[in-house]
Amino acid sequence: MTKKKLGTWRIDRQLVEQISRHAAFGRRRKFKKNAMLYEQGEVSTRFYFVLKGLVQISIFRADGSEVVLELMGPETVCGEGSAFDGLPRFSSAAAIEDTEAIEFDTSKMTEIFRAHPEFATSLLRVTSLKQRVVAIRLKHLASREPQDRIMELLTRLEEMFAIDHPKGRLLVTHVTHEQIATMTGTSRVTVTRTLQRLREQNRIDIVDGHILLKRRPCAG
Amino acid sequence: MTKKKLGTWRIDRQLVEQISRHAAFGRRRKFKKNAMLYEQGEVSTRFYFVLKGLVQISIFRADGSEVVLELMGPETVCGEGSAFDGLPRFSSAAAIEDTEAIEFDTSKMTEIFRAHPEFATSLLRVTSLKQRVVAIRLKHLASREPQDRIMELLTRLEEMFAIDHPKGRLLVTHVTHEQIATMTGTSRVTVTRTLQRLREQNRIDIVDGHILLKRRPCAG
DNA sequence: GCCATCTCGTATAGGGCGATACAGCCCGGA
DNA sequence: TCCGGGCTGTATCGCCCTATACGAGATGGC
Repeated sequence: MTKKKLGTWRIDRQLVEQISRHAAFGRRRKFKKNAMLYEQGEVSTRFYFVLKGLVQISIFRADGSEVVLELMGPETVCGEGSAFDGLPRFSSAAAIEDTEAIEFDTSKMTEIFRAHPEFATSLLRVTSLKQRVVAIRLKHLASREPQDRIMELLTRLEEMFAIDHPKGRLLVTHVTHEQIATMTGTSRVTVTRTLQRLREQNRIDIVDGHILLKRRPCAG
Repeated sequence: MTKKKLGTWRIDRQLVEQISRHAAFGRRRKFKKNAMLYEQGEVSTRFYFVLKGLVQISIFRADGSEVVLELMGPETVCGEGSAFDGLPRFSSAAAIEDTEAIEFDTSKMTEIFRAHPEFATSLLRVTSLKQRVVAIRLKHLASREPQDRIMELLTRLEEMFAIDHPKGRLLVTHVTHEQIATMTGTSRVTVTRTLQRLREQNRIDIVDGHILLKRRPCAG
């Protein structure tokens, strides 16, 4: 089975089209694998609409440890936060595959909004969706229980990249326990143990090395 | 010393003025103490600019437990997330004091943006600032250590509501250990112990019942 | 002044997580 | 075919957090 790398994000088709329609206000750029789109700490008015590739958004802590916030795939927007509020970037964005994106600049945005107010509405929808996803993550990360944190990640991955399966939904992404650990702030051993426990609770299963989220009893 | 209740949020003066200038596009509303501005799950296109009072934003988990996201005081915006993306509210907002706010409706917003594109830019700045604050909270909540979680909250409160003091910065807000516990996802006992430990580490002090964040050695 | 309530400090017991270590497994390369 | 590296499953141990309980001090209403 393929081990395709996928993002942790997606926005709906209609919104993608609305943004694509205004692509002329930005310029197309290419980033080689491992190149940085932007780095934590710098001040910039630029943001990106990813067309192709994969971008890892992470925050580095004072002690050097890295928290991976998201993996942004095609048809997602990143960097708009610091581009609009004018403060230093709070996260870094690295292309972990060869990537193409449209680069927008907020400095002339107000004038563009005058002629294209629907573009402003679209961007507000994007930032609002991000707010929602992050808030929901907060809800789960507020719990110290590894099980909550891990299930949150799995559910998020399911919404993005799962296919139907007779017993539930199968994650087509391949994630190692190590990766789950760094994304949930727990240890690798705990991830292994927790997945084991979830299997005993009949909430997940492992099929062909991939995680299967079983249909919950309440949902049928 | 007064035990004034204050929010966990503030936006800069310039941005406040820009939003106030467009107050005519909304309508003034009053909420009694304990009234709800909006409730988790409902679909609505309304959002609020708080003028007076205090609003508690929280998410309720499936098991009924509550995660307090923020306390929004005067001159803050809330509810714009779900108002713009059109999906059900992911959080509830309750007035915990008698509150006055301007209620905006996003349904006619695009037309307003055409004549007032700077209003769109202002709103984008607000949502961007929120994204920043939440992302930074995520960075700390990703850690399971209570000390990280609690220091994050204190630092956030400091930025918002601290005054200078010969030994560092004094929080004028009064927060109980219980409140810190629910906002950081730990237990009340752990908060007490952790604050004790921070005092031993000479990072904080208690002055007159208020928390004093000591100047870090690296900063002078 | 008196009592109810809230908050803070502290103690105990129990459990689960982190660190560490090691064995089995799969897979790719020589 | 053999070897090496990455991933997963376990085991042990120590530590710290949670739940629970109780007392002291502050606060506020009557």
